[in-house]
Amino acid sequence: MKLATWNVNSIRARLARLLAWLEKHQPDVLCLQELKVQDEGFPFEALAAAGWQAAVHGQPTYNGVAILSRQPLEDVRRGLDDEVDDLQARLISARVGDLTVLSAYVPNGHEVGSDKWDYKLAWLKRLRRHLEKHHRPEEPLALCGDFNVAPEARDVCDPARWEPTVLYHPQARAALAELASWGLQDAFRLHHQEGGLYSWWDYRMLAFPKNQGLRIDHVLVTAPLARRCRAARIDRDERKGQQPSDHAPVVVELD
DNA sequence: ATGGTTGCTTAGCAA
Repeated sequence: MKLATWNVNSIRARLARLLAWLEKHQPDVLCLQELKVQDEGFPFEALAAAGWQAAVHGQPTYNGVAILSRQPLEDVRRGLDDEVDDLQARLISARVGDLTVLSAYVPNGHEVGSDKWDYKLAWLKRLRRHLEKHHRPEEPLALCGDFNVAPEARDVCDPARWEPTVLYHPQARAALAELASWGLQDAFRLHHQEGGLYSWWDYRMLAFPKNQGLRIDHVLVTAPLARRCRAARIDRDERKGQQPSDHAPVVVELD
Protein backbone atom coordinates (compact mmCIF):
# COMPACT_ATOMS: atom_id res chain seq x y z
CA MET A 1 0.00 0.00 0.00
CA LYS A 2 0.97 3.61 -0.55
CA LEU A 3 0.80 6.11 2.33
CA ALA A 4 1.55 9.81 1.86
CA THR A 5 1.55 13.12 3.71
CA TRP A 6 1.28 16.63 2.29
CA ASN A 7 0.99 20.11 3.75
CA VAL A 8 -1.22 21.67 1.04
CA ASN A 9 -1.24 25.24 2.43
CA SER A 10 -5.02 25.75 1.93
CA ILE A 11 -7.06 22.88 0.51
CA ARG A 12 -9.32 25.30 -1.36
CA ALA A 13 -6.42 27.02 -3.11
CA ARG A 14 -4.88 23.61 -3.86
CA LEU A 15 -7.97 21.54 -4.77
CA ALA A 16 -7.22 21.19 -8.49
CA ARG A 17 -3.62 20.18 -7.78
CA LEU A 18 -4.73 17.82 -5.02
CA LEU A 19 -7.22 16.03 -7.27
CA ALA A 20 -4.64 15.76 -10.06
CA TRP A 21 -2.03 14.42 -7.62
CA LEU A 22 -4.43 11.82 -6.22
CA GLU A 23 -5.38 10.71 -9.73
CA LYS A 24 -1.75 10.39 -10.79
CA HIS A 25 -0.24 8.76 -7.70
CA GLN A 26 -3.19 6.76 -6.34
CA PRO A 27 -2.18 6.61 -2.67
CA ASP A 28 -4.22 4.38 -0.39
CA VAL A 29 -4.03 6.95 2.38
CA LEU A 30 -3.08 10.65 2.26
CA CYS A 31 -2.58 12.79 5.36
CA LEU A 32 -3.17 16.50 4.81
CA GLN A 33 -2.14 19.56 6.83
CA GLU A 34 -2.88 23.29 6.75
CA LEU A 35 -6.34 22.95 5.29
CA LYS A 36 -7.12 26.55 6.31
CA VAL A 37 -10.83 25.81 6.22
CA GLN A 38 -13.54 24.80 8.65
CA ASP A 39 -15.33 21.49 8.21
CA GLU A 40 -18.27 23.13 6.42
CA GLY A 41 -16.01 24.41 3.65
CA PHE A 42 -14.07 21.17 3.14
CA PRO A 43 -14.47 19.81 -0.42
CA PHE A 44 -16.08 16.52 0.63
CA GLU A 45 -18.14 16.26 -2.57
CA ALA A 46 -15.29 16.74 -5.04
CA LEU A 47 -13.18 14.17 -3.19
CA ALA A 48 -16.05 11.69 -2.83
CA ALA A 49 -16.73 11.98 -6.56
CA ALA A 50 -13.12 10.90 -7.13
CA GLY A 51 -13.57 7.99 -4.72
CA TRP A 52 -11.98 9.34 -1.53
CA GLN A 53 -13.27 9.13 2.00
CA ALA A 54 -12.24 11.97 4.27
CA ALA A 55 -11.89 12.40 8.02
CA VAL A 56 -11.51 16.11 8.75
CA HIS A 57 -10.58 18.31 11.70
CA GLY A 58 -10.93 21.81 10.36
CA GLN A 59 -10.61 25.36 11.67
CA PRO A 60 -11.31 28.73 10.01
CA THR A 61 -8.29 30.46 8.44
CA TYR A 62 -5.52 28.51 10.20
CA ASN A 63 -4.32 24.94 10.69
CA GLY A 64 -6.71 22.07 9.94
CA VAL A 65 -5.80 18.43 9.25
CA ALA A 66 -7.41 15.52 7.42
CA ILE A 67 -6.93 11.93 6.33
CA LEU A 68 -8.08 10.74 2.91
CA SER A 69 -8.52 7.06 2.13
CA ARG A 70 -9.92 4.70 -0.48
CA GLN A 71 -10.97 2.33 2.30
CA PRO A 72 -13.25 3.23 5.22
CA LEU A 73 -11.73 5.34 8.01
CA GLU A 74 -12.64 3.97 11.42
CA ASP A 75 -12.16 5.11 15.03
CA VAL A 76 -11.62 8.72 13.99
CA ARG A 77 -10.24 10.90 16.81
CA ARG A 78 -9.77 14.67 16.64
CA GLY A 79 -7.33 16.68 18.73
CA LEU A 80 -4.84 15.76 21.42
CA ASP A 81 -7.53 14.75 23.90
CA ASP A 82 -5.79 16.18 26.96
CA GLU A 83 -6.57 18.64 29.75
CA VAL A 84 -5.37 21.68 27.75
CA ASP A 85 -8.10 23.96 26.40
CA ASP A 86 -6.81 24.20 22.83
CA LEU A 87 -8.82 25.40 19.83
CA GLN A 88 -6.08 24.76 17.25
CA ALA A 89 -6.94 21.88 14.92
CA ARG A 90 -3.60 20.11 14.53
CA LEU A 91 -4.18 16.38 14.96
CA ILE A 92 -6.52 13.73 13.59
CA SER A 93 -6.19 9.97 13.69
CA ALA A 94 -8.00 7.01 12.21
CA ARG A 95 -7.68 3.32 11.56
CA VAL A 96 -7.55 1.98 8.01
CA GLY A 97 -7.64 -1.82 8.03
CA ASP A 98 -4.92 -2.92 10.47
CA LEU A 99 -3.06 0.38 10.17
CA THR A 100 -3.36 3.34 12.55
CA VAL A 101 -2.69 6.68 10.86
CA LEU A 102 -2.22 10.10 12.47
CA SER A 103 -2.04 13.39 10.56
CA ALA A 104 -0.24 16.07 12.57
CA TYR A 105 0.49 19.73 11.98
CA VAL A 106 3.11 20.66 14.57
CA PRO A 107 3.15 24.39 15.47
CA ASN A 108 5.74 26.42 13.56
CA GLY A 109 6.88 28.30 16.67
CA HIS A 110 7.48 31.67 14.95
CA GLU A 111 10.63 32.74 16.83
CA VAL A 112 12.78 31.09 19.47
CA GLY A 113 11.77 32.48 22.87
CA SER A 114 8.29 33.59 21.80
CA ASP A 115 4.97 32.35 23.20
CA LYS A 116 4.46 30.40 19.98
CA TRP A 117 7.84 28.71 20.50
CA ASP A 118 6.81 27.60 24.00
CA TYR A 119 3.55 26.30 22.55
CA LYS A 120 5.45 24.32 19.88
CA LEU A 121 7.71 22.58 22.41
CA ALA A 122 4.77 21.90 24.73
CA TRP A 123 2.69 20.58 21.81
CA LEU A 124 5.36 18.02 20.91
CA LYS A 125 5.36 16.82 24.54
CA ARG A 126 1.57 16.62 24.50
CA LEU A 127 1.74 14.58 21.27
CA ARG A 128 4.04 12.06 22.97
CA ARG A 129 1.61 11.80 25.90
CA HIS A 130 -1.20 11.29 23.39
CA LEU A 131 0.68 8.33 21.86
CA GLU A 132 1.33 6.89 25.32
CA LYS A 133 -2.34 7.20 26.22
CA HIS A 134 -3.98 5.85 23.07
CA HIS A 135 -1.45 3.67 21.22
CA ARG A 136 1.33 1.12 21.61
CA PRO A 137 4.70 0.99 19.80
CA GLU A 138 3.90 -2.66 19.01
CA GLU A 139 0.98 -1.77 16.73
CA PRO A 140 1.41 -0.86 13.05
CA LEU A 141 1.15 2.92 13.28
CA ALA A 142 2.26 5.85 11.12
CA LEU A 143 2.52 9.38 12.53
CA CYS A 144 2.57 11.59 9.44
CA GLY A 145 2.71 15.30 8.93
CA ASP A 146 4.42 18.64 8.95
CA PHE A 147 6.60 18.52 12.07
CA ASN A 148 8.17 21.92 11.45
CA VAL A 149 11.46 20.39 12.59
CA ALA A 150 14.41 19.20 10.50
CA PRO A 151 15.94 16.29 12.45
CA GLU A 152 19.59 16.49 11.35
CA ALA A 153 22.16 18.68 9.58
CA ARG A 154 21.76 16.71 6.36
CA ASP A 155 18.09 17.76 6.35
CA VAL A 156 18.95 21.47 6.16
CA CYS A 157 20.39 23.45 3.24
CA ASP A 158 22.56 25.64 5.51
CA PRO A 159 22.63 24.25 9.07
CA ALA A 160 24.58 27.15 10.58
CA ARG A 161 22.08 29.66 9.23
CA TRP A 162 19.05 27.64 10.35
CA GLU A 163 20.27 26.48 13.76
CA PRO A 164 19.02 29.61 15.59
CA THR A 165 15.57 29.29 14.02
CA VAL A 166 12.49 27.40 15.13
CA LEU A 167 12.79 24.80 12.34
CA TYR A 168 16.26 23.54 13.30
CA HIS A 169 16.95 24.80 16.82
CA PRO A 170 18.60 22.20 19.09
CA GLN A 171 15.61 22.31 21.44
CA ALA A 172 13.20 21.61 18.58
CA ARG A 173 15.35 18.68 17.41
CA ALA A 174 15.51 17.36 20.98
CA ALA A 175 11.72 17.62 21.28
CA LEU A 176 11.27 15.67 18.05
CA ALA A 177 13.80 13.04 19.18
CA GLU A 178 11.97 12.71 22.50
CA LEU A 179 8.72 12.13 20.60
CA ALA A 180 10.32 9.52 18.34
CA SER A 181 11.86 7.73 21.32
CA TRP A 182 8.35 6.48 22.12
CA GLY A 183 9.02 3.99 19.32
CA LEU A 184 9.04 5.71 15.95
CA GLN A 185 11.46 5.60 13.03
CA ASP A 186 11.81 8.04 10.15
CA ALA A 187 10.57 6.03 7.15
CA PHE A 188 12.43 8.25 4.67
CA ARG A 189 15.79 7.55 6.35
CA LEU A 190 15.18 3.80 6.13
CA HIS A 191 15.76 4.20 2.39
CA HIS A 192 17.87 7.34 1.80
CA GLN A 193 21.04 8.51 3.55
CA GLU A 194 22.11 11.50 1.47
CA GLY A 195 21.56 15.15 2.27
CA GLY A 196 20.04 17.82 0.04
CA LEU A 197 16.63 16.14 -0.03
CA TYR A 198 13.98 18.52 1.29
CA SER A 199 10.21 18.70 1.67
CA TRP A 200 9.71 22.45 2.15
CA TRP A 201 11.10 25.52 0.42
CA ASP A 202 10.17 29.10 1.30
CA TYR A 203 8.11 30.86 -1.37
CA ARG A 204 10.53 33.79 -1.13
CA MET A 205 14.03 34.43 -2.40
CA LEU A 206 13.86 31.78 -5.14
CA ALA A 207 14.41 29.16 -2.45
CA PHE A 208 13.08 26.27 -4.54
CA PRO A 209 15.11 26.80 -7.72
CA LYS A 210 18.18 27.21 -5.48
CA ASN A 211 17.16 24.11 -3.49
CA GLN A 212 17.39 26.08 -0.26
CA GLY A 213 14.98 23.86 1.62
CA LEU A 214 14.49 21.79 4.75
CA ARG A 215 13.16 18.30 5.34
CA ILE A 216 10.43 18.99 7.91
CA ASP A 217 7.62 16.71 6.67
CA HIS A 218 7.90 13.17 7.94
CA VAL A 219 6.34 9.74 8.08
CA LEU A 220 7.28 8.23 11.44
CA VAL A 221 6.54 4.52 11.78
CA THR A 222 6.53 1.97 14.59
CA ALA A 223 8.84 -1.08 14.36
CA PRO A 224 6.21 -3.46 12.96
CA LEU A 225 5.46 -0.97 10.20
CA ALA A 226 9.14 -0.21 9.56
CA ARG A 227 9.56 -3.90 8.76
CA ARG A 228 6.89 -3.52 6.07
CA CYS A 229 8.37 -0.34 4.57
CA ARG A 230 9.66 -0.96 1.02
CA ALA A 231 10.32 2.54 -0.31
CA ALA A 232 10.06 6.23 0.54
CA ARG A 233 10.43 9.39 -1.49
CA ILE A 234 9.67 13.08 -1.61
CA ASP A 235 7.65 14.17 -4.63
CA ARG A 236 9.76 17.21 -5.45
CA ASP A 237 8.00 17.61 -8.81
CA GLU A 238 4.82 18.66 -7.00
CA ARG A 239 6.61 21.80 -5.78
CA LYS A 240 7.05 22.89 -9.43
CA GLY A 241 4.64 24.64 -11.80
CA GLN A 242 1.71 26.98 -11.20
CA GLN A 243 0.53 27.72 -7.65
CA PRO A 244 2.28 24.93 -5.78
CA SER A 245 2.12 24.45 -2.03
CA ASP A 246 5.40 25.41 -0.37
CA HIS A 247 5.61 21.76 0.78
CA ALA A 248 6.11 18.62 -1.33
CA PRO A 249 4.32 15.33 -0.56
CA VAL A 250 6.23 12.52 1.17
CA VAL A 251 5.27 9.04 -0.05
CA VAL A 252 5.93 5.69 1.61
CA GLU A 253 5.26 2.21 0.22
CA LEU A 254 4.32 -0.54 2.64
CA ASP A 255 3.75 -4.26 2.29
C1' DA B 1 19.39 44.47 9.18
C1' DT B 2 15.92 43.96 5.84
C1' DG B 3 13.00 41.86 2.57
C1' DG B 4 11.41 38.53 -0.16
C1' DT B 5 5.88 35.27 -1.23
C1' DT B 6 1.50 33.16 -0.41
C1' DG B 7 -3.31 32.58 1.66
C1' DC B 8 -7.12 34.11 4.29
C1' DT B 9 -9.62 37.91 4.68
C1' DT B 10 -9.71 42.53 3.45
C1' DA B 11 -5.09 45.19 7.24
C1' DG B 12 -2.88 42.24 9.35
C1' DC B 13 -1.51 37.72 10.79
C1' DA B 14 0.73 33.38 10.01
C1' DA B 15 3.93 30.74 7.76
